[in-house]
Amino acid sequence: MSRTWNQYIVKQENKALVLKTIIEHTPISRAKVAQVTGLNKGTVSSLVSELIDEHFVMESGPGESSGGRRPVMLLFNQAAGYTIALDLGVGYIDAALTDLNGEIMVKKHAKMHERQFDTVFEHIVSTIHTLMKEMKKSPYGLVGIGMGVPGVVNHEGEILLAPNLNWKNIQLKQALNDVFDVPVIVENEANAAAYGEMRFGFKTPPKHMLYLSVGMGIGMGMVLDQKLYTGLNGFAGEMGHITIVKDGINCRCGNAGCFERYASEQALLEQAIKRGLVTGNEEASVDLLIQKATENNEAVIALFKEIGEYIAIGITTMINLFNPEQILIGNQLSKLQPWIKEDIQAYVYSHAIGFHSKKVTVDFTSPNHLSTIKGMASFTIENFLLSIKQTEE
Amino acid sequence: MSRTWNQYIVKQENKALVLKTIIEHTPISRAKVAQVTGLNKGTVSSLVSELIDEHFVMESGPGESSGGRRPVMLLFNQAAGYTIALDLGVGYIDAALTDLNGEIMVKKHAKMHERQFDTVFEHIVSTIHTLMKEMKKSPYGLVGIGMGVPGVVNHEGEILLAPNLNWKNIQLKQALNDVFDVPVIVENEANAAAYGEMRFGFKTPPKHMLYLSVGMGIGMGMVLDQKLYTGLNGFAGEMGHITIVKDGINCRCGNAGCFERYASEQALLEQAIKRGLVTGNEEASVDLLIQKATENNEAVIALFKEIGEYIAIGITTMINLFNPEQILIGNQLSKLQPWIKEDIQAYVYSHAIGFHSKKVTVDFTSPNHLSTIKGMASFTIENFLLSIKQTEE
DNA sequence: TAACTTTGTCCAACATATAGACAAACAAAA
DNA sequence: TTTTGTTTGTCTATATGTTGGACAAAGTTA
Repeated sequence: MSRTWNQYIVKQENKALVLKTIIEHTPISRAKVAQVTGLNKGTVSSLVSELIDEHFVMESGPGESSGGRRPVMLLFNQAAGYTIALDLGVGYIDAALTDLNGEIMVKKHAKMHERQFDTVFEHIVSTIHTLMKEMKKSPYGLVGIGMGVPGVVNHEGEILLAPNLNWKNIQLKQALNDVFDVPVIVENEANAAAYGEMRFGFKTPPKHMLYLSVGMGIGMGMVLDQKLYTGLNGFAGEMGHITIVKDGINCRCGNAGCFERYASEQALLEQAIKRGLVTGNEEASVDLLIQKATENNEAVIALFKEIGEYIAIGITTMINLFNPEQILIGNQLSKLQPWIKEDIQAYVYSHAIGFHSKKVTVDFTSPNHLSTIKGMASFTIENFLLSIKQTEE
Repeated sequence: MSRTWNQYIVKQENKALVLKTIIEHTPISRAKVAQVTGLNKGTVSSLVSELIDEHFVMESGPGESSGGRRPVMLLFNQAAGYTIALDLGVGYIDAALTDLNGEIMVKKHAKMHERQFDTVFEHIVSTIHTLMKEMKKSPYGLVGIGMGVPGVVNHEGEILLAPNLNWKNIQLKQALNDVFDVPVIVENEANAAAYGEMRFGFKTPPKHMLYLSVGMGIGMGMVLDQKLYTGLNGFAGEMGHITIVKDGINCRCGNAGCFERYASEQALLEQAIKRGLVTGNEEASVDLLIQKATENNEAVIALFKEIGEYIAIGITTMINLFNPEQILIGNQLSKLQPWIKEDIQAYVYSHAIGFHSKKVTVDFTSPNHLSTIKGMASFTIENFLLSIKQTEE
């Protein structure tokens, strides 16, 4: 049975439209909402009063008059509920309690070198419990938990493979749902970051955006038409394993010449060691190399530029395939920005097909942007608002 | 002003749903439509009677009884209007008159070695006029013209670059609109073929499908969520110019190591000549080489397999990036299928990330499938039905 | 102070989907 | 044949929700 259209649906859609308008323009008057949406004033009034009853909207005293009766300003009640979003990284766990606007209320950061799933899971659960205690009384309470992970996640929230954690076939969503009775969303870290940046990183969100996560491995999050694209099973964006050098270096994936064998954090560190840029008693790390580069270590800077060129090749491929509006480079290697940004932009400019006619921007975003956290919060919030709409039908 | 929802919209949407159901299930009774859509029988009755008034639907005598009153069968009136779809190839022009179901009524094929735009355009116009004369009297007449071209087309129907025709910045849509007073759609050939195959090539259309057009150049049509994806400006799918061999053969695009320098018809012919597989008085062509391969010419077969391996690398990239349900290889080099299909499938199977968990099928489609024509017809028909809906609002 | 503006509510009019009754047309069992 | 039950499609009453306009309240401006 397909979706039919009747009065109930019309009402739910209009109500969602009104709420969306209030969220985007908060604070705003009923009259303005009617003007912006094109709905009749009366319709807006009645829908708003329902939204107030449901605690999604609040009235906040009178606003400025524009030559007539002063408007009653409406606010989105971002405190009507909370989400908990987590970013499970390699070596750390970030977590945050957010309101319904995705604004971070409380933040937690923990180093985590243990990789055994049971141990990590225990830590996750206790972190969530801690954050839950920080919630103030609210009409809807915790509306969802979102979790970004560095691995391949299917549409059922199962982690099929997380090479850098050494995890395989972990039913993470199921495990969390066994403990917490709220909707749980598990998504790939790059996908979440892509969405988070699209939603919160721009004045006007780009139509098509690609986020290249260059960490230990390389992943790509694709936001096409402002919606996350994940492919048939959820595995889209395996950018790290496209071939850019035929018959190149072998990759553990079974392929050879994979992008991430040349452009990732791992590739960077391997090369640094191989070239003797790290002395015996130093531990190879991005930060260490950056320090050396800052001290004008020519060899390190040259290595950065080499890695940068490979990244540029990947970016060019992305542009040629997707004709996006925006490309964002994130995760660890975005820290190399000062040494590679100009070169990458120059390379892309001269190598992408018909670049001049395209209006693509290539930028960097820093790891402390919390893109993944924000993206996961967005997913849970949108999922919650959608579920409200549907249960009312 | 955003889109609001009211009774008019509800009615138009439901009417569209009823029409879609009739098109997909033709012949079908009103009762069945109600059952399939979930709409009330009365609602279906009144909408159907409007559709009949508008000549989109016809009644065709009584159907088989299933133990009660015999149903009145409804047919989609595919003869309510016509479209003309063209496939502008390198060296030929295909054209067809189709009904509103996209079924081809009249077909024209013409060799065309002249590349001067004015000459080609004249030929196009006269072909369209010829086909228009074949139309029978119908309520809506010609509802649109669709044209697939081997080049980069923007959203305004302008051909920015068609290297194999040596065209640049041609306002094709505008030129056609100056002559014909119907909606004109111009689209890249691979995009059209992708859509055409998705719509007509499967029992159940795949959710995400990629069509790799391997001709003189290489283009990719992307149908994601059963909708054509063309990127910000319409330039998405420039698969021919992604780098698969770093510092490889130079390409006229300014890049080096481009996919189409290794896997296209052009690459094939160049190599054949270079290796002396074509004698002085023969003209190098795909068909000639196929003939030699059929005669068990080992060197030619080896060349085919080499080209096949490069194609496989490209396909693997596509799978890793998009996690599609279906991949289709089309255009000239699909003729190499007998020599390369198995190798490609084996390569993809062993090189694509987590292949086993993915349900992707890699197939070939022959050039005489008229995929491009059918895709362009689909575009014009859908555009027409949409415009009807909107003008009624 | 009077006249005009803006805001938000209320109410009648209208459009359209739904449920259910009903008649027509048929098949199968008695 | 007759009867019974089923399926189809139409019709009517009802419910719902939007629209447009009237109107009061609360401002501003001349």
